[in-house]
Formats: sequence, C-alpha cells, structure tokens
Amino acid sequence: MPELPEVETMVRGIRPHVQGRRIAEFRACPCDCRPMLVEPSAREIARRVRGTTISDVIRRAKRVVLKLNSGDAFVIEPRMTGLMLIDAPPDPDHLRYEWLFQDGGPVSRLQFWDRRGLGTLKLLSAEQLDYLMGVDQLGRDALEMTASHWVDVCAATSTAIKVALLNQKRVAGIGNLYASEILHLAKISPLTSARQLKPAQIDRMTAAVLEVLHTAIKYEGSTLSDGTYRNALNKAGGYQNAHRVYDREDELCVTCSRGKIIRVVQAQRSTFYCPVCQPVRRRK
DNA sequence: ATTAATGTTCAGAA
DNA sequence: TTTCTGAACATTAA
Repeated sequence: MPELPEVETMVRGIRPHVQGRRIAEFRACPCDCRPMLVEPSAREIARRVRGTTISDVIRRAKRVVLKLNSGDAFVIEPRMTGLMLIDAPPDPDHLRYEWLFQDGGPVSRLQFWDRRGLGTLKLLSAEQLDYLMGVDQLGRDALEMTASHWVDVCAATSTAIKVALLNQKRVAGIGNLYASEILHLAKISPLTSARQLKPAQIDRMTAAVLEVLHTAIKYEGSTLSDGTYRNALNKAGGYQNAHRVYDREDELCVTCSRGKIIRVVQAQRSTFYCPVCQPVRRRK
C-alpha cells in the first residue's frame, strides 16, 4: 500500500546505503519469475547503467527516484505491494529486480520486491525526469501544499473531497488509507463536495494533511494486517497502531467516543469515517 | 468453493 | 471536459 509516508520511508532507508555507490550490475530476478512492466527492456537498462553511480535518491509523489551521474534516473512505482530492500534475505517468489554494488568491498544489493507484480520500473532520461517532476503530470506534493494551494484544488472540482484527495493530478502522494485518516482529523465528511468546503474546513484539512503524513513518516509508515509493507531493512512500520478510522469499522470513534466508525464505498475504494465527528452538513 | 476485498494507476468509456 | 469503470496480479477472508 505504499503511499507518501511509506515511499518516503523507503527513500530515507535506502539512501545511506546506495548514494554514491557504483552500479556493478542491474538485473532481473535470476529465477525469471513473472514479468513486470519495465521500460526499456531490462537488458537495455542493464547496458545503460552499468558502471554509473547513484548520485541521489529522492521521492516524487509515491515513486522512488534513483538519479544517476549519467543523467538517467530510475523511477520505481511500488503501487500495491512493491518494496525497496537493502541486502534482504533471498526470496525468489518476490524478487523482481536488483542492483549490485561492489566498490571494491563486499557485494551489497538493493532489491525491488513485488508480491503482486503491479509495480513498474523505468529508466528515464534527464528530460523525461524533468517532465515527471513538473506539476503537469503529477500535482504538487502533499507535503508542499499550503492553504492557498488547497483553495485552488478544492475550487477546481465538485467531486467528493475524499475522491479528490486520491487524484494524483490534483495533489500527489495521498492514497486511500491516509485520505480517510486526514479527513477524520480535520472533522470533514468524506462525502462533502470539494467545492463546498468552507475556509475553516480547508484550514483544518491543510493542517491535518501535514500532521497525519509527518507523523506517519515518523512511525515509518503503516503495515496492514497482510504484513506486506516493510521498510528498507525489512521491518514493519508502526503507524497502523495510530489509525483513527482506517479498517476500524464498527469501533467507537477515538475522538468523540460516541460515533461508530462506518465504512462506505467511494470510487470503488473503502472510506472509513465517524458520522458524528464528520457530519455531512456543516454544523451551525 | 466461489466471491469480495486489498493497497495504485491508467486506458477507455460514459 | 470531466468523471467513472474495469483491469493489471496475488493472496486472504468470508
């Protein structure tokens, strides 16, 4: 489920291990497991990156970017179940691609694991990366959003605010889990039309986005009951214990202690909220 | 034993 | 133009 906090955790976790390292080899999973979207071909990528050095590791929305001193950059989208791991124990079922570093010392590895195989890996030129970094293809990063930016985003659509938060062209980085958490903290009904949000609500949402995402990063993301998500050292995150509404249907609301958390479906995704704290119509 | 659900993204239809 | 639907895949729960 990597959303912004999980991808940020991946980036912070792998950076000290791979920044400045020379790529001895890039290769697809040696067991030739299920294919995954990769551009160009794995063989062509291997040819282009052999001997280059990873100059920087950054996050763009929910993607991991490995910048190379050649100007090219790897862009990895974990999507549902992708992981970036450092020197992980062997797991031929989940390993998709790996980078080998030698640098004169013992071999160490960066690996991309993906249980479901929905993730993608691309090698982009500097020009292609510039395009990806702009706000045309992906919106402004959620951590960079000010109240004024949110006013613009909300004015631009009449869809439900929960659905708008998931649109990566409007704002980049928020996914299904954190959208529910943010709206509960902000005391906004997920069913409210984005355009109908009052200034006070937008202010609360602005603060809630930063509070929820920064706290989730501090706890190294959420590992759900299926245990899929892991940090770069293959350890589970801790933010799931702080979830206010996500996957807490029928539980008592932690804020008001009166409402029961309910689950509804919006845009074919589960939304969790407290009908007492997050009434559809604004109070007073 | 089938069906629904799960984190994300995008092509194609409405 | 914008918004909605289904598919990509693996695994688990009902």
